[in-house]
Amino acid sequence: MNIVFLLFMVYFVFFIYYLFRQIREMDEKEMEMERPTCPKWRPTEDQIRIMTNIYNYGVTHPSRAQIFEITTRIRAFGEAGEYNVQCWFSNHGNRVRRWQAELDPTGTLFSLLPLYMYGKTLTSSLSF
Amino acid sequence: MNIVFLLFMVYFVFFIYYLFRQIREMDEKEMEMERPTCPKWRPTEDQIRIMTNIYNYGVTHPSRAQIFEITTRIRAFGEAGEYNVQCWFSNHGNRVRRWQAELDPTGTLFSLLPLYMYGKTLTSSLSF
DNA sequence: TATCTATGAATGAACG
DNA sequence: CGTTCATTCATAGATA
Repeated sequence: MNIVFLLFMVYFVFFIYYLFRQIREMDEKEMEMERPTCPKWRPTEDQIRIMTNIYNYGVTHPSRAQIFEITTRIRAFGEAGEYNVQCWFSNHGNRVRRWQAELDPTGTLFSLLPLYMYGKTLTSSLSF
Repeated sequence: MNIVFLLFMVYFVFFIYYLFRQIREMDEKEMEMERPTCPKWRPTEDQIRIMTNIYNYGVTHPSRAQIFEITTRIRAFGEAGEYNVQCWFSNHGNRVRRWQAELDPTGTLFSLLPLYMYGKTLTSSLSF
């Protein structure tokens, strides 16, 4: 009886050890996914989705107060600064406009939606 | 009875361990599953030669019209988009600047030609 | 086959 | 606002 119990305890200990090890490895991997040293702001997918929605609803140049509100709201999904949001809208607007210009240099194509919504790859979109 | 229990525990432990491992492997596979593969532009040697020549002649930041012209010209050697050319010049400029900074961190060395032209390996070029 | 490297592409940030 | 710089991501080809 004692021997059996002892062996059981030994196996139990190894089992716990293995569980511990597996969990630690998983945690380490997740930690690496979070970009330990990140000099630049890296918006999460949720944050990008929210800001893109706002942009597509027509708010392409949010005011200072709007930027403040957006920033506080997307803080629910991760760190964010007002300057970051301002930069994002600036860049997004810039690049959306550029894509538009590249897709439709003459401005003669008619579309109910901005052309970039059909895809922003140049070569594949030139067949419009 | 005890022996039976012990063996059961042993198998149980291995069973749990394998379950754990399988779950981890599945997670890793899902992580790898990302995009439906988007082919990158691969400039030919002739295209690279032309663009490098243009860059070395001083046109490090071609304008939009220049990019358009370059693109149409190098299309003689293969497919190319304007955005591809812009990316190439951006990347090339970036990397040339980085080479220069690595070769001459203080910016005090004098040379009629960019130092990286003598070779971009650090050790072999520091013997000036 | 698995890791490394080169490089096309993307994008946050800053400048004028 | 458009342009430019810097860093980072992702992947094809090289290499062991």
